[in-house]
Amino acid sequence: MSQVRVQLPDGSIREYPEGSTSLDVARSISEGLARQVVAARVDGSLTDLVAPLQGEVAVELILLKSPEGLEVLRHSAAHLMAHAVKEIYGGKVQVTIGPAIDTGFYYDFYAPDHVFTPEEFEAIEAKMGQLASANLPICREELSRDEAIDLFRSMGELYKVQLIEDLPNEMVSLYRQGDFVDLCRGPHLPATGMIKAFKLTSVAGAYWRGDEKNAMLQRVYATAFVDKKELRSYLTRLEEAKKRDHRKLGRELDLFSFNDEAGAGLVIWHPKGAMLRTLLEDFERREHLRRGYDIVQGPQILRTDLWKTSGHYENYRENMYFTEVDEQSYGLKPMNCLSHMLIYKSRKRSYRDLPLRFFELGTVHRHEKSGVLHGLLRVRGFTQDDAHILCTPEQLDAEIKGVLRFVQDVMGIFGFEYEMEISTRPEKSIGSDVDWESATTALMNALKDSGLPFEVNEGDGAFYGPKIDIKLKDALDRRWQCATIQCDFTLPERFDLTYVGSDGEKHRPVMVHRVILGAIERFIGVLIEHYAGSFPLWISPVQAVVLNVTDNQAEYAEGVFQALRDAGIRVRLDLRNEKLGFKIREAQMEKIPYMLVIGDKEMADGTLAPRHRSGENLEPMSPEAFVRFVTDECGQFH
RNA sequence: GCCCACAUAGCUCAGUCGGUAGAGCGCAUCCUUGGUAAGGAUGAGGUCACCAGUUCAAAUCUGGUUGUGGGCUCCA
Repeated sequence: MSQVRVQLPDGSIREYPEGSTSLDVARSISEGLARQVVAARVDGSLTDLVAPLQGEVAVELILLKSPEGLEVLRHSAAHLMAHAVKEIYGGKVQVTIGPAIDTGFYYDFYAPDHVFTPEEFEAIEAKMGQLASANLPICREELSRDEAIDLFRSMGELYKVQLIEDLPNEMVSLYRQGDFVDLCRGPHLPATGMIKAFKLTSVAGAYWRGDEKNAMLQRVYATAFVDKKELRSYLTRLEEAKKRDHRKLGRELDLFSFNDEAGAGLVIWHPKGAMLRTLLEDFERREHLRRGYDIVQGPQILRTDLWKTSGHYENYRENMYFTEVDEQSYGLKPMNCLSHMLIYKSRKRSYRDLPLRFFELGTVHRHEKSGVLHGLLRVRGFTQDDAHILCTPEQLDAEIKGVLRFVQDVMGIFGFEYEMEISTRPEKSIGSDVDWESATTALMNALKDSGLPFEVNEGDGAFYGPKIDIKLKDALDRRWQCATIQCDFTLPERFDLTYVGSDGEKHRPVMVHRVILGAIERFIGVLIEHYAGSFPLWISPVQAVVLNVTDNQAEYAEGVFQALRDAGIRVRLDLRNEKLGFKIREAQMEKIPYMLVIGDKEMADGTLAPRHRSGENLEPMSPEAFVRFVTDECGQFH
């Protein structure tokens, strides 16, 4: 009788009778193990536990608790949700796709005659619960394409038919649980009973196949965990994260606001927010000057003809604001490059002048689609820490490495973790193969040199050149692009930028477009969430507040306040007729780093008693000593 | 731009069946001079986002506009 030879991850080899499954393998090791496995990786690919093994195979059991196990669980939970929805609404809805995602799963339904609302979540969850406790076996079936198409067509599931029609395979797999059957690659849990903790979270629109020309489907988001405890802890974490939301903190800390009458996506900076911005901008200017950049500045509007030269009018007009004065059309700048091109062209350049690094804290306006606006993270008017580097092709490599180091330095200062991606040549693009090749190589080399992991997005570059994007996460783990390094072959060409080489001939410079923080607005949004509003001392809009215990010390406290302010500390004075505890509470809620308490004792000693927002009390010290203390804590960034 | 939901006092939110509004916090005034996260009293705040419509009557129902939230598409 033939046998199946199974190699386990530890290298051991076991033999099983023909027709054995991964579940049998698990059982042969221990019953406890068998209860925890959800799928198996057979010769490298994920399969169901109950799939028969053949010949000689490597088997790795996937535990429910592993990341892949959770993915299988969520994928099966997506089927369970679709099953429940079909049970409740029947022919009114068609199923489409339902994958697992980082935070759970979703399922897209086509239901032109029904609108899903959060009110019916409970009913769907209840039905899911019923189907789960029925512990229906989840069975895989294989059908030929034609059979599968006939099957789904007979069920009225036309989206599934479309999916199959676009599959290259001869055979497709289906998963059946009770009366519900879904086209799916798998793998899935052996039975619905393993799905114990799930919750529907939201509904949203989503285009079929992610294309806005297609029908709008209804996407129901949900999440699932191995048990109720983990689900609860996830929901609690979510609540906690919402407290860090920069929109909430922005209001509570009185940093910025938006105003209906002013217009959507336009930030209004209040004193403390504007101070925070200013501190970041000062920091940026210092860091750029240190690295050999020149600070430049261009106008907010430039004649429309120039936007035609640059190609923006052709490719970016939809996003631009225009205005007409004296029969002359102007475009409000959506990018800063134009002035920088003009500065380059303002005189003849030699290879000895290069590289030129033009830096501008440039405020730009872009008419973003109304639906994408999001607090500070996606706005219509914002300031970029923008620079354009113009260099010879030979210098490109070193310049990109310099920028990447710059990014790493700055992210390190703020303690950000980040993800990096490189995007290569898209189908629709301009420029020669040689240019793309060398620029992509330069970016790739810089990334490799940095020693940090990165992902490659094939074909996702800009039409004018390849790029590196650096993404930061917000409180809810959504990723936002901040820094970006882009090579550009278009503009030097369009503006006919040249330099005289050592050979006396004209050459075309290479251009790198880059931002470090990205947009100050977005960066501050992420920064607020990163620090939960408790900014480090050097960028705290208010670093300290002087609090008197009674009116008795008012005059002395005012003197201390003046002395600190003269020394450059961002300090406030609170002489209100309130109890100390009350004033401390307010300062605490404002997340002011230091509260400087002044009572009779301090007045007598000529000191102040600092209390950190952490609750820690420092030894009383003189105002001069406190100034030194603050300067010291701010380190190089005061 | 598209889908769904939402918009009531400065903030967070109640407001039942259509009968022109409430709370807590904050704010103001007074009392209180109190040493590390809320002392007390009194009071003032609202064209219920805006514009139409239905109705004897609209915060409430309908339509539109603006804005917000969650997504999709796009992007710093």
